[in-house]
Amino acid sequence: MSRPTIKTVAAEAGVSTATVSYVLAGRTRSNGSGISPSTAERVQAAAQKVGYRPNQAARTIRTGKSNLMMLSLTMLSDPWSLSVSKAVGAAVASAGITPMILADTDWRTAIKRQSADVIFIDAAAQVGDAELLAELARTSRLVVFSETLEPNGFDVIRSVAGGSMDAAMDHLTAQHTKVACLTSRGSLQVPTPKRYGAYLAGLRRAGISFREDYVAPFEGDEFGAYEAAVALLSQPDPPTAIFATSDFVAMAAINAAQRLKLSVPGDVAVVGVGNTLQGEAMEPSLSSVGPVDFFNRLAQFLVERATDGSAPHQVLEFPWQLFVRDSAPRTPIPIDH
Amino acid sequence: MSRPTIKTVAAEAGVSTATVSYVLAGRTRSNGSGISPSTAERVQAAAQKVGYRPNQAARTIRTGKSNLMMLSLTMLSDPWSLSVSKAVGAAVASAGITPMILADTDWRTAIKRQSADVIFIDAAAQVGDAELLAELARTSRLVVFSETLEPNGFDVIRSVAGGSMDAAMDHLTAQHTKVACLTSRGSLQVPTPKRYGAYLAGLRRAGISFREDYVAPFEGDEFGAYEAAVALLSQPDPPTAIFATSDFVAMAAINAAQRLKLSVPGDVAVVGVGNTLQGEAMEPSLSSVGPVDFFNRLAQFLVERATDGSAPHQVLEFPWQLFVRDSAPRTPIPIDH
DNA sequence: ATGAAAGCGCTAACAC
DNA sequence: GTGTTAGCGCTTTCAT
Repeated sequence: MSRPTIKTVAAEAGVSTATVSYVLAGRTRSNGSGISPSTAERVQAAAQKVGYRPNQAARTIRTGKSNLMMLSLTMLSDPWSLSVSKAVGAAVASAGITPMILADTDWRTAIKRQSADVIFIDAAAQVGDAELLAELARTSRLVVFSETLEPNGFDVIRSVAGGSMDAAMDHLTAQHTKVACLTSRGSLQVPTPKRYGAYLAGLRRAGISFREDYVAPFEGDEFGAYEAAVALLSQPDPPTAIFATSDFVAMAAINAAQRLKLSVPGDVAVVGVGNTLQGEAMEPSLSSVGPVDFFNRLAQFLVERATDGSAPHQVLEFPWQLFVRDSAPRTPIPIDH
Repeated sequence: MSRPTIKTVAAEAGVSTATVSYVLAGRTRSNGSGISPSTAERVQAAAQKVGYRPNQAARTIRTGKSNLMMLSLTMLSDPWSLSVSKAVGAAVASAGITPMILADTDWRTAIKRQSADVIFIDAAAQVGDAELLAELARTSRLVVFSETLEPNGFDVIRSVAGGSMDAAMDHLTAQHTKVACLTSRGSLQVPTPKRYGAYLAGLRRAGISFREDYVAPFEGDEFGAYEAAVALLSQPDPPTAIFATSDFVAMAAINAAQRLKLSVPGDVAVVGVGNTLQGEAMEPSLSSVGPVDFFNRLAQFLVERATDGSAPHQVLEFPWQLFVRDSAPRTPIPIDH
């Protein structure tokens, strides 16, 4: 037994497919004065009876609207991603939009399989992405989070780190000389690794010489970061401060420290990047650089873009600042005992 | 300028739409001996030139296949959900399927907006879900995680907790008399709260009398759990052991304890439910009850269901056991100092 | 080796 | 007030 269509419903109710379509759209007909209540009722009953559910693909092909928002999140376990998802979930509630997450996938290939009214891409760092995105933007509305890309048929969300990462490094070097950097191996390979660059610059400003063994690149996700942090902190002359290039990386570092019975921030201070809720809520609360009220504003923007007909492609900037919390406090604290 | 279609490509290449379709499908034609290499090349070039990208909705309406797998995950920040996502991501890689996550949404409404070849639903506890699911199963392949539902046109994944939760409680009551339960308020309201039930039964077996103030129901997500745990542990006569009804709840409890400068397991022992990777990797590693190798087997099953033509609706059972780790070890350990 | 054409389920002009 | 009908972009059978 195959799936019922409007045809099935129409036959059951003894009306045309057009009538069914109108009734089910809950819309009063554009010209004329509409469907008679009795007909409407009959159609509803018929739909109910045959168990009709609209075919989204057909509706999409006809209207060009899918009512879908796609969120491409490259590291779902990153609290940053979870914060995006949560904020979007709250924001779409009343807009009739369904948010779907494309997780840990290469959006470049996956996006061809599924379109949406608005697509958010959380990281587009590869060379050549610019053209692909411009291309994609012709068919879907695109919102890209990127520090380097310029809007080109799509919108760009941008962090304006400004001096905040320098402030974070200065904050660490004020009290420490053994400052390490924990970062994903991939991020070291992009042309201008901004966060890693800030680390190097911070050392230079403080007159601290670079140590190869204080750079800990990790592979993959939080597990990889955790392993790398354990290795970093287990070496003979471990660092007393860690600049982690993301909040989830920082959280992994703190977990690693605690595993090694090291006190945070007593034995090792940690600063992250992202200023996520999860970082703020953890114990010790995470010092981090990041934007204020980022997630809600992003979600709001995405909903507008999904709804809006207009498409003024713009740059939305979020200035960053350093949030000093317990994992790397203003003044040194004595080691717990 | 509107999006190019096969028509555009056909015109550009000077062939028919049928030829374009065949070339782009990379398929040799069923009857006859196929497309000539020169034509194929011309079509490819034309497609490239006009920037053609197939319209998935149109393809889906025609073929009935979307190559989409939908994962409805009610609490995305739960490591359980992340583990599902990760395992699925690895499993679909070669199958040409795109997994999309429906996060923290009510699948009952959202599912009507988007169909998929296979839909996984991680929790269907409401009364009346059975009919809705049976109904949905007529159009999409459905896989439901449920302890109570019986397969009815859809597959059921089931945890067989067996005596494992009793074992967990006995494990706690062997060393503790002040055993609390941290659980979501919602789960207390279902007819038979299995995990909470195991808590109560465990107390009874150990001859420990029930204390109202040792039941800490929380609202929402890990933040709610964290707050509830702080309150639970801050009271005048705090518990020395916590039975948390999910791994993420247990992790929140451990964070709360650490915030309050309590040692885990020295001051308070914690057991979770789910046996997630994240729980295993945290510090202290989380004692938990759950299945073995659950996530990979689930992912494998989902891929099979997305690919398979056959639809033998079955129950897949995962026996649980207690995994004793550091957060509630076999033998008591002295408090750190 | 290639093209013509039907039709998937749905919506929206337009006709009655 | 309701029905007819033309497609949306694509795949696939059947002719040529």
